[in-house]
Amino acid sequence: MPKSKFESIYRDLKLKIEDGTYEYRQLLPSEHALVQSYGCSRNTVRRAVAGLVADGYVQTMQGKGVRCIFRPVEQTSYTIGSIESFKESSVRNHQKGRTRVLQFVEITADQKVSSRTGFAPGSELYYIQRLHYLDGIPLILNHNYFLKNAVPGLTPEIAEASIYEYIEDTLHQTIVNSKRVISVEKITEIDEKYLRLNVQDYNCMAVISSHTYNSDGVMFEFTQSRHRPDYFRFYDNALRRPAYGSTG
Amino acid sequence: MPKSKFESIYRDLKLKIEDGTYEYRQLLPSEHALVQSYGCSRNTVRRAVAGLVADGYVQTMQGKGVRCIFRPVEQTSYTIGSIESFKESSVRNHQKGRTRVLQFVEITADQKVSSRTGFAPGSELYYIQRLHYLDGIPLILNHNYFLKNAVPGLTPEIAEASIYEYIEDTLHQTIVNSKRVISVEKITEIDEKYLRLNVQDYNCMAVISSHTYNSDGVMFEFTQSRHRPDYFRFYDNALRRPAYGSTG
DNA sequence: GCCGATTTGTCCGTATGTATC
DNA sequence: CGATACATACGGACAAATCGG
Repeated sequence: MPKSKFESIYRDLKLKIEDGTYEYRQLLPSEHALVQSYGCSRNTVRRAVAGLVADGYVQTMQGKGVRCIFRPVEQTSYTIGSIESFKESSVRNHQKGRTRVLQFVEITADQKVSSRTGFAPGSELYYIQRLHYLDGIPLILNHNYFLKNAVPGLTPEIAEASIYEYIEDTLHQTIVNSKRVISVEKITEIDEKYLRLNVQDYNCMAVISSHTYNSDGVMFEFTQSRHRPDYFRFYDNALRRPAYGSTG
Repeated sequence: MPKSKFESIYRDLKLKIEDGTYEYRQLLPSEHALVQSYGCSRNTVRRAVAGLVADGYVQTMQGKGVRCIFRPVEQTSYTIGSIESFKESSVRNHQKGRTRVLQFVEITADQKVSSRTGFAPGSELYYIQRLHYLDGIPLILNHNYFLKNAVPGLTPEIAEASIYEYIEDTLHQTIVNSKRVISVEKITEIDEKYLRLNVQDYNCMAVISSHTYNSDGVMFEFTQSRHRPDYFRFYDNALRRPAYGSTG
């Protein structure tokens, strides 16, 4: 239920690309044609298309048109090893994972925690350790730090279900953005213990560290997400000249 | 030299955020005020701001304003270990790296290469192996595959300088976007040989695999970029509700 | 090479909706 | 409630790139 017109057009076009209505390397209808068929203004069509560009679904070419560059997963899996397809298929089949809460404590940020998380010293925090399973296999070990007064009333039960659902549906807080850093780190004893990796196999983990902000502009979460390297995969689409500004 | 108005406004605002004119958590002037000071329309200001949102520099809040959430590197380096700062500083000080070409051959894609790169079997390709140094330390080992007829006249000399400069400045080809996958892979003999890593230290590499498209909609490059894990860092900003479309 | 038709890119002004204060 | 601020949408104008005749 998209409230905005441009978003419903965006979704409609996205579906048509995914189901093959527009094939790889084929041109989409011109903006003018889309304006006609959707009964909206040109700006609205252009916003929808800009979203597809950001997703790496299409590319726009001045004077030519909009070309589809989306390839279905089967055709895009060249780089994927034998194990990855297992996880991919699990996700596709909606085999949602289980979450096990290993630790749930309330702490006050000391200097060490502060410098690790970016929260000011003295901040009241929840510190949560969670293990995420997919199809019974422990894949991700999360270390969460939540600002207590931004996420009041957190419990281990909520942590086992979904903290984000709680924040958005119960607290009606809006999560805005998340600055992430991906790195590779040496495996720790905790990793070994819970992920049951043999050291001789992999001696490191894929780590995503993220700082997340809510709509009050408050950095309310720091999370370090440690992934089993053999199951880890992070997708990204980089634009040389981003659609709306941002010429990085 | 931005040709477009929104881009010059975007850059100006970005600089003001980076130099501290607008501080962390401070509100930027309202759109109306920016319209006045830049002498442009509201749409133009909004495009500039949308770029900053995508960069994770600001967040917009309906009814409230636009808040700066940018923190200078010194304050954002919590997650950064002792070694990383070394590389960061090297990059900041423009200590550009050297590139050594290990291999430069012309090949025809067989079934194996095809399934690895995504190029059609029979494609004429350049295969290039390059080692990138920073401050004398070999950090990245690249395996490049370029479509020969999209990047004609490539030489080892160009590969040692900059292939992208050649493509853009000499061939006048426009690079549009790049679909990337980040993963962690076991270290290979080649990695060990050139990056001089001790196996007992790290037995894996951070790998960025990318498919790059030009403005003809042709996937003209596949690159596997293998990074020394202890120096690898990948930054990203994820939006919960992307600025212009893209509700992924 | 030129010209005109088509297509995307930039920019403007305006109107209305919605959230905040 | 009104004032302010951002969000969505429309319509129009002109520029720039492409392509065909």
